[in-house]
Amino acid sequence: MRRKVTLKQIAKELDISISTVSKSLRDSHEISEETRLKVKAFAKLYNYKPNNIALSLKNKKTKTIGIIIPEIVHHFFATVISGIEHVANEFGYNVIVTLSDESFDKEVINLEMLASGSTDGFIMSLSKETQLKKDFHHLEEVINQGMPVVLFDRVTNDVFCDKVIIDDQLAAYNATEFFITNKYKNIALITTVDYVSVGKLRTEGYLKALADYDVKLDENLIIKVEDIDHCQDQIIDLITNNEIDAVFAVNELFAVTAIKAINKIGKKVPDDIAVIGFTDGIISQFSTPTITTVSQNGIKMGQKAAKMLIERLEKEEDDEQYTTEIIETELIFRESTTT
Amino acid sequence: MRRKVTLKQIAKELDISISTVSKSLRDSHEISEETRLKVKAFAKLYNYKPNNIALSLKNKKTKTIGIIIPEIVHHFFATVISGIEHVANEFGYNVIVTLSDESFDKEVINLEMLASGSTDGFIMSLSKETQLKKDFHHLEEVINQGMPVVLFDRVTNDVFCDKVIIDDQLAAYNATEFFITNKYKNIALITTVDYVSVGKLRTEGYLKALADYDVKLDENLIIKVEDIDHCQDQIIDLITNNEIDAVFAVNELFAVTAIKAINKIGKKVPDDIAVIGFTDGIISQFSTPTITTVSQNGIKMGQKAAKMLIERLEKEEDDEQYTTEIIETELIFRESTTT
DNA sequence: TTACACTACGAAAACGTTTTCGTGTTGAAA
DNA sequence: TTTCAACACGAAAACGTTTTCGTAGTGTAA
Repeated sequence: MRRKVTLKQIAKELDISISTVSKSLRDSHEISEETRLKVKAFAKLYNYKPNNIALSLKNKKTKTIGIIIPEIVHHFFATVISGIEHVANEFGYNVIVTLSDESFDKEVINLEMLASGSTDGFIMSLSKETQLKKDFHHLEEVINQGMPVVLFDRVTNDVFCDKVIIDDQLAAYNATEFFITNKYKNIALITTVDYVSVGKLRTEGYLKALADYDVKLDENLIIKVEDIDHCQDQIIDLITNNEIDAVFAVNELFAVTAIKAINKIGKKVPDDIAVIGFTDGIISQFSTPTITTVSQNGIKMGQKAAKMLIERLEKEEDDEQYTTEIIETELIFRESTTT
Repeated sequence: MRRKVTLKQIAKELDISISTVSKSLRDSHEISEETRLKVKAFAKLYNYKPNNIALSLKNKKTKTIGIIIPEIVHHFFATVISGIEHVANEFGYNVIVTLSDESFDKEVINLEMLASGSTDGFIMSLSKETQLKKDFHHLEEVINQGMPVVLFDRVTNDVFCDKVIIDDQLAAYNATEFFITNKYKNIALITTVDYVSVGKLRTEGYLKALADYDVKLDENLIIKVEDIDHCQDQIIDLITNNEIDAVFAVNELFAVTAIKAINKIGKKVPDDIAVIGFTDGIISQFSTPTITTVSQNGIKMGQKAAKMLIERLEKEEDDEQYTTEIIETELIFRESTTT
């Protein structure tokens, strides 16, 4: 087993000082060509690579980005990570990924863990529990210590930092508007409980569209799902007990569940009931029928978040001007709607 | 902005030595209770946390696991990461995730990058290109340097290290056997090109089942997809030009594409043609009809891989006994087959 | 008084770098 | 011969820890 070689070992072997070795490898003009070449040849032979940890300690930079997200087995979050990783890689950064599992405590623990020197900054999406508690001391703490944070998707106005979001309200508005202008009048909404920030915003967009177009609001057509694993009964209820011709769901899962429920009661999508979902993920693309959806470009969100973070990291002066980037969404038309 | 506090600063502030501060915080009996309490109170007040980088340098352990996978926007890989992360977290480790994008070069670069001190070991699944080239020098190099590596799913016999796999051949055998024993005789196989190790093994399982049950092999019923993005035409060809009553696909995407193709030519799943896929992902669960599939428990694979790696990391003596763990699979019956 | 064992602390090395500064040697100019 | 610059290199500090070892000061037993 050939352990990693260090400057010290090279120095000893060649009977020169550590400084000379270091300078040679960094092509310092202080060193004679003869020595330089000798050192470089030796280093190459033994496959010398500087130790990242030592460099981090010296430079006070880890070239590492911490990602904290609620879960990873989720197409949207996976795409965001992918976007982050590629940009990070391009700029010579690595990413450490930790999961909060929607738990406030885990979010705090992971944040503090990584904040103790492991990363230069963070890209995060808040856990449900954090959004419910509205407790952001952990974030303020790290930001206060000078570590940049970029929030994406599930963000909060209570923390001052860079953010990357989509205009959830507008996107929902547009989807609802599409229904209304295409003569759908009984539009159901399947959304989440209000403390999930994006769910709330999408609900608002739906309501605003109804109001703007003078469509009467029927509270019975709105269901707020608490437990995603048991949304099925609620959705079947909604569809069987109401006269609806369109469904707007705030995520893919709700959309596909609605479609299956509609099929089950013998109606057809899109002929009897049209459906629009949210998040252009695997389900929307491969469901039968394929689902018209609001595309929420996770790759782009990740890329943007990474760029914002790295830019801040590499900038000398820390200005206090935080920006909120809005990634555009678009309606992707598929088989679950007709025009 | 309140920067992170160090031992040195605490020492200076309390006018004692760094050693005394360190020992106090670690409850050394060498230090008087008075001093100890004073230091601890001060440290708590200033929220002192030891710097991970400094610890890593000193201990020559980073408590970090490197993950290198072909892609992350893929349900299976996401579940594996999830499994790894949870076990890692439990044992106080963090995970750095890098993507090879199926490229040999990126795999090498990422591996070398992380091997320079950033991680204590690796959990990897080989890129397609690596499998095609059969060049594993980069792996041998890091293993030779004493860094443990655990390969999962896409592995190779040419590298000696711990591995976590499913019995791809057996799983495919069982799926094919199910078809045969249920009177399906014209069973198509949609698989990948042979250099993808798991694709090859699954093909072998299919062939073995046919042989064992004396079902005549029809080469026309086997297609090997090269480019996953353009498999559709190939699959439609297969289905229209052959009399088949069952399809075994080596992944979800092929399965759902087959189903859509079958629908397109006016046949029904499962009544006219039954379909079994591989990997129990989102598509299989939410497609219409839902897809009978070989479940490949990614969470469990990730957990097992992480446990194997950590066990090796925490063991003093490095024994050279490598093991290959086989995660059991099972057929999950859904709507795309009848019994 | 002397010897010795504790107690409570500090100095310094070590991990692997980079970088600043100092210095001995050489050669050329005065 | 003297002076000085240029060259080529080494010593040491610094990053933040932990840990080994050394040592003042105190108290106690002989």
